[in-house]
Amino acid sequence: MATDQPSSTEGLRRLNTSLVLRSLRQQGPATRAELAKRTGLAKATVGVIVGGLAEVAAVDESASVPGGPGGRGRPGRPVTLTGEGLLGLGLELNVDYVSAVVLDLGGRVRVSGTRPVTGTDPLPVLLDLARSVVRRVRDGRLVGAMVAVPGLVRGDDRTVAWTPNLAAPDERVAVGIEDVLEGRCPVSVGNDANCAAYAESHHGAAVGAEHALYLTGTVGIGAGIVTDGRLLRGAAGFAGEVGHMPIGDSTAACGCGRRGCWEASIGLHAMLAAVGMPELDTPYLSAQAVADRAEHDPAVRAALENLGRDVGLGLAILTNVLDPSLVVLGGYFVALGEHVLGPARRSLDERLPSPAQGRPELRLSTLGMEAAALGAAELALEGVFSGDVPVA
Amino acid sequence: MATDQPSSTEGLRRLNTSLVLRSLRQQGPATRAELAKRTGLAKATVGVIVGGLAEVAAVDESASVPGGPGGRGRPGRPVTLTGEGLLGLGLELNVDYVSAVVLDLGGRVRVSGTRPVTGTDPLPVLLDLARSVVRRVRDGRLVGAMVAVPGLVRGDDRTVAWTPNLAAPDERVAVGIEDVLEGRCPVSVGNDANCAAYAESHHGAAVGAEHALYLTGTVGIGAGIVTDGRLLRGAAGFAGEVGHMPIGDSTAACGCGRRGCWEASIGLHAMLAAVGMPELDTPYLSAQAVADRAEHDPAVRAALENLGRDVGLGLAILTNVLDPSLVVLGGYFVALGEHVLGPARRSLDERLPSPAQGRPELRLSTLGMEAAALGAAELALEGVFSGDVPVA
DNA sequence: GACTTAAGTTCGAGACTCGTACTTAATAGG
DNA sequence: CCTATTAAGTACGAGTCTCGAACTTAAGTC
Repeated sequence: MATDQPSSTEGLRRLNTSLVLRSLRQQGPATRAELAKRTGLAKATVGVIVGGLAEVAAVDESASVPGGPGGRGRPGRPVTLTGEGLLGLGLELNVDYVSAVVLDLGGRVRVSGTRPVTGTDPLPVLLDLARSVVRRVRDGRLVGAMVAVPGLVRGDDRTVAWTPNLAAPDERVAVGIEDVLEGRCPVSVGNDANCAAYAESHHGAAVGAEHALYLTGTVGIGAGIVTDGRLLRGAAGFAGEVGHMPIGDSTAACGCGRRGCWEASIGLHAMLAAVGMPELDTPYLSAQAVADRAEHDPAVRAALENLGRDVGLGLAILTNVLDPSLVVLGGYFVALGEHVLGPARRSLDERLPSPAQGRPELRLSTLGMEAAALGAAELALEGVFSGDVPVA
Repeated sequence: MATDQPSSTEGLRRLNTSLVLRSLRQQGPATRAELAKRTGLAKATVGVIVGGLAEVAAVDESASVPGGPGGRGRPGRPVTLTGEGLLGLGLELNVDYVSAVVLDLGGRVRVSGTRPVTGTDPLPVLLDLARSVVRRVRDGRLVGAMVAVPGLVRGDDRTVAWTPNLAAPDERVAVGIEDVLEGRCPVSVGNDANCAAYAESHHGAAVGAEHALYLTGTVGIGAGIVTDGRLLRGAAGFAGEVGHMPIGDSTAACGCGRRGCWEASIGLHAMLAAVGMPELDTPYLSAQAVADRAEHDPAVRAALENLGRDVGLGLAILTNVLDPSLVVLGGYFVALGEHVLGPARRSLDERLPSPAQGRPELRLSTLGMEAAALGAAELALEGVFSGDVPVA
């Protein structure tokens, strides 16, 4: 909960309600008595809180289950977090596609959709998609909306400071979505890598990791950093912009005009140049073709080995700084799979700061195109789980 | 406040009390009416809270000041955070010295002391210093104690996982201090760079910066990272171990057995080797001699220029990842001053990720040897300001 | 000296949590 | 089949907290 504002007894209730909600999400359904034990709250309090949650259709009460654990005594009625009544809208604005996801508090995707964008300005397409998606959610209250954008977003969670490949400056995106939603809920804007990282830590390969690092690779390289279960934002909201760190081949020319950027070693274009293959429609398709070729072509395998080493080198630096327990690779790296994971693990092992520190686990992303939109939706719901947004 | 435990109405009071305390610390003394406006609490509530704080000698009420701002009306009696009744003990265990600082809630150092250690095991010296320091604080309640250690400390804030130059494994340090304090308050252990970073952000060059990076240089290189006003710890508590990141001269041999570690480019020994000067009693003295020589010797200046560039290169990487608004250089860098700051600023400028991001400000540490102990003391008091520790 | 203004306090209403006592719904055993 | 036992859930009263309104207090102003 925001700690820099006054709390009344209602704030107290919000805080304890969020405690119950988090317990239901992280540890699964439970009876009131179990919830009381898990949260430390009194049985009576839990009863009242669950009652309130049931009223807004956030939880569901199944029938009692006789013959449960223990057997004797009155059986409890398990409370499940269905979250049907509380919804978060997540959107992604990208160069070649837009996505939308409506997520309920229980973590189920209620509606989702993706549309390709070719040539034209993607923002109108996103607005149209948002309109149609919102229309399809009749029941339930929208508690928040968030738009993931490939670029730098200021600390106000609203103003876009810089998008290399997208004309969506300032508050245009936020205002556009606010317009579509007609004030039904607050709208914020976030970096796409951050959103995807949040998605991984709640629905993907990093579930349960409080300290995770997400690295995405397309033409550019971006990272999303989760520490203590929260996104690391930085002073201006620009943390995780790792693409132009001087890592890897110090002579490689980068699109930014400098040399030695990590992106110039492990970005999509660098990878394709190294294996001598053309760029296809999407980064993933391009990488898949490379992976196919690698099966028979030792030269391609050697090039990917080099790539993986440079990935590992950068991850070693990030690991030294951030000490994550888990690193998730997304973007085109997913298609290359073990071709890049193996060498990355090895070069990472060589560069751990001390014998005491174990290597963070390396995994591939399991979420597809809609990762960023999914994470944005989860972030839109975050206020409920943190106790900042009243549930009723 | 810890958000994963139940809150009763007393917890609510703790939370609002901490809100008042933080307002007094950050925005200075104020009347009850002003405090009510600043915190958003009701006048009546502030009155009760201030009363409680006065009872434990945390705040002081000056006489009313007639003719204040506005002039008309009953003048308010300003409440000042003196914090005399609530104390934090900070200790530093190092290879060649130990320090102790007793800090009150108002941020004043009440007692402090440093003792050199030569050859022998420093832990007994620290315990003895702690004993004598604690004896000198008769009035006031010790709310916490923290020991800064040059090494890796686990996430439990207690177990030392690895100290390269110090035989103080496991829980020996914590148990020793607990013994001295006879259970008067909880004891925790922390990394020295983290503690120093916290000291800078509360008493030194980084006051007011919510996102700051502290880089210390002696024989080893370590960083302390403050994001959102909190220390970044990482999964195992090892975040900020930046000394062995592959940065700078990739051929330089490091004490760890590898090549290319940042430490091998900008650690004390690398610096001394580059200028061809001997190591003196302390890192600071060694560096001061180098700085003196640089005044007349262009070759030394050129070597320091190189050093500064490598410092900036690493800071660029850290800036890309963390986006701090401020970087503080500590350790031996302080003695070199502008010799290293200038080139560091320039190489940092060349490596910012995007035109939108400004360069973080670079400053020298203003705290001396006792930085780590001071930060440890501040951390020992943190629970009061966060509302986790009851004030009464 | 009466009036105005603003700080600080008092007091009752309302919200919340908690422990205890009570009710309810199951199993175990005779 | 009936009673005892066990545990879940609820009702209720006590205690704590915040809040707004009314009140008191201490200054300046006319």
